[in-house]
Amino acid sequence: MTSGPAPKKADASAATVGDVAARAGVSRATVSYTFTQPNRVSPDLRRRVLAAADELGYVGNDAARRLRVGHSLALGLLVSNMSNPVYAELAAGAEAEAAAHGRFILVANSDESPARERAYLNFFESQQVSGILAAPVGDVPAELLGLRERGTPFVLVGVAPGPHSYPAISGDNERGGHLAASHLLAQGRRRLIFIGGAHPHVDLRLAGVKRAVEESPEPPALEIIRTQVQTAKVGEAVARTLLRRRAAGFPDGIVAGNDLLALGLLHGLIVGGVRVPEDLSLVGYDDIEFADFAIVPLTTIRHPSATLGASAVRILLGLESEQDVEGRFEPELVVRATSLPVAGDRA
Amino acid sequence: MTSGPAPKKADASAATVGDVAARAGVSRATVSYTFTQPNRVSPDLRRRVLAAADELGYVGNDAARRLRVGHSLALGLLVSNMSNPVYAELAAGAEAEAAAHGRFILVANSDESPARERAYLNFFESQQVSGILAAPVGDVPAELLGLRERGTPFVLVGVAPGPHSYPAISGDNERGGHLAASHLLAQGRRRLIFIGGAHPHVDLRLAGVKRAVEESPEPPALEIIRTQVQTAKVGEAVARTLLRRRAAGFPDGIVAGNDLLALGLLHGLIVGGVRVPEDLSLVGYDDIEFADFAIVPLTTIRHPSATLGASAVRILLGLESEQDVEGRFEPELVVRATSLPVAGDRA
DNA sequence: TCAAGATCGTGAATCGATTCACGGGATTTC
DNA sequence: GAAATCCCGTGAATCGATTCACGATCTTGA
Repeated sequence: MTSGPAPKKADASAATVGDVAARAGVSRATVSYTFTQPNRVSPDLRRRVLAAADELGYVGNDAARRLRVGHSLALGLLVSNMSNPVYAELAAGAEAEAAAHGRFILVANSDESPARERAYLNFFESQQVSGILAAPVGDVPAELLGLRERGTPFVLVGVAPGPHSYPAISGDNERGGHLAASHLLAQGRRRLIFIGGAHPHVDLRLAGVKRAVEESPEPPALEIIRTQVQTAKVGEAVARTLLRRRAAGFPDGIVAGNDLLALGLLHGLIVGGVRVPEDLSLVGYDDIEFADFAIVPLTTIRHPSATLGASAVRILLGLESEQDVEGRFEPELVVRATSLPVAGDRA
Repeated sequence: MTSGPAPKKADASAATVGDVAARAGVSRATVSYTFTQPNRVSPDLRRRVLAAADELGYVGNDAARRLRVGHSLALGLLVSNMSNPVYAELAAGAEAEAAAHGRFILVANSDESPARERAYLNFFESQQVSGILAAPVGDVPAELLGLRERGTPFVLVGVAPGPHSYPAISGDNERGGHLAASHLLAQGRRRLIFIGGAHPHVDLRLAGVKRAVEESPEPPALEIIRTQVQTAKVGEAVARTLLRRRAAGFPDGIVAGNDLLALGLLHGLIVGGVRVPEDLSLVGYDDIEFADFAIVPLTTIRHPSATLGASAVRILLGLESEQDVEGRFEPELVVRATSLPVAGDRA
């Protein structure tokens, strides 16, 4: 389609079907059919039309198309924070899959603000996206349900199928949490802390941690520290808090709600003189690229974000069902240097 | 689609200006004016219209609006790789500024592929974006120039104003490169390597490095290693290459084209037994968030990506000119642990 | 009190692509 | 050879918001 002749435009405004029709000597309807139902027009005319379109650099006006057919070729992706590599990866996966089907992704960055989340959902509606991938901060926004009633489907990503009955795909966060805590317990760690924010999927990770603790023959201590958001900055702040109360008892194992938090935590602890993993084992979540480059390479739970994004797109496009993609996102423990058995304490 | 001709419920499909007009007891024109030129309608009617719109959950059809006015409220952002925190930050900055003016950002991820770059520019055209922020991989694509001829302005971001005469904003990459190399030279490093990809802004960083070397009273050795892309993975590969030829001479100072590359490099070198910064000083570029959390915290050049994105948006919206934002993006040396003076070699 | 001007609501035209309904012409069937 | 069928191009209606041009009502000042 990208042939050599540079399209030169006579006038400054974009070419329309009318222009192409005039140049090819056919009606506007024929031009439209050439693009939407190529078999409807004879090979001869098809060639003429395509040639004319190419010469004029015809691009088509999606607004006009949408006005008529009622929906756009774009899919909306709503994430809380693009600076989190997890979402960047999710977006990349979705985007590649969409591109493979001639679709595009509109990315909206809510910055963890429900108000902006709503604003963006309205934007998606005004854009008539044909579907939405959403990783909402908290509850499913009412706007999303409204959109569905009006015919725009959505898939929740990274939010486990819970009490709600919305289409959703996600890694098994509960199982991942269980994996993380079991790993620490198997090393002989007995004073655990879970640190994380109030996100639906983080709650599941915590649930998994709790289950591992409860299943343990001699249940260890488990403390829970809640954070509003899960960024490296917050991780460092938590580390300082922890250091301040060091005398009063210190954990020997930490599960962090995500890798960003873990990275900040790790940095703060090491600056404060804590030896990792000797004094304390740390497990993150997500396995972002930078986990491997950390000051002490981070043990974490791998989470296939890109696959998640791609699968969500396939579901929205009707290529696969929720059942088809099940079991594609199993969490996996990646052991690196922040976790090591406690010396002399092994079973 | 296959449903019968039964009349749809009022709220089953999206409300239109007509619906709002009927409910408020005014004409469609009045409804439109209430939103586009609020002063044109009397306070009384304005209230009635807004109330009716609210009750119906009126969102407006941007396709219809665009078809009429000829351009969208969205701005297009073209980046090469959203997984690079620099671009994520750029996008976040642009996005926040756009949101402050009721605008939206369409993000396109070219994945360093010129073909996808072109496809996305066509998409932007079909979306009638009112402006484009572009960080092209190589040369300015012809499509971008075509778009400008047809009335869609663009601003290049992160690409320094060079021989071309396109509107562009960027940090002073040449100066940043100079800063990085000067820092190494001031420490007594004499065998430098610059590692980086064939991007316009990276070339400028290299030019700065070269200038620092030439200005040195006793010019040190400078080797240049070219990479296709600048990712952590590539950095690790380069580290392995370097280690293999260790006997034949090893650098004592490295300037990396960006932080991702530096991080991979750092990891690869340390795994290979190189002591950083004792054996070798390393300076990255960009100051991404993770530079501070690296296995050895990374010395780097700070680059205000978010500010860059925000400023580009302001220019596209006509709020500021290229001159106004000048000098807002000065590069800055951030010294961390990967660079330290050579012991016993200081001046 | 009346002319001149300002204010503000409305009908109708418009943007560009899609698609329905129609029909001329070629082909097939009995 | 006439009728039934198919192929394929076209005119015209349509989607929903915007905006021009008009006119009705109200204000103001001499």
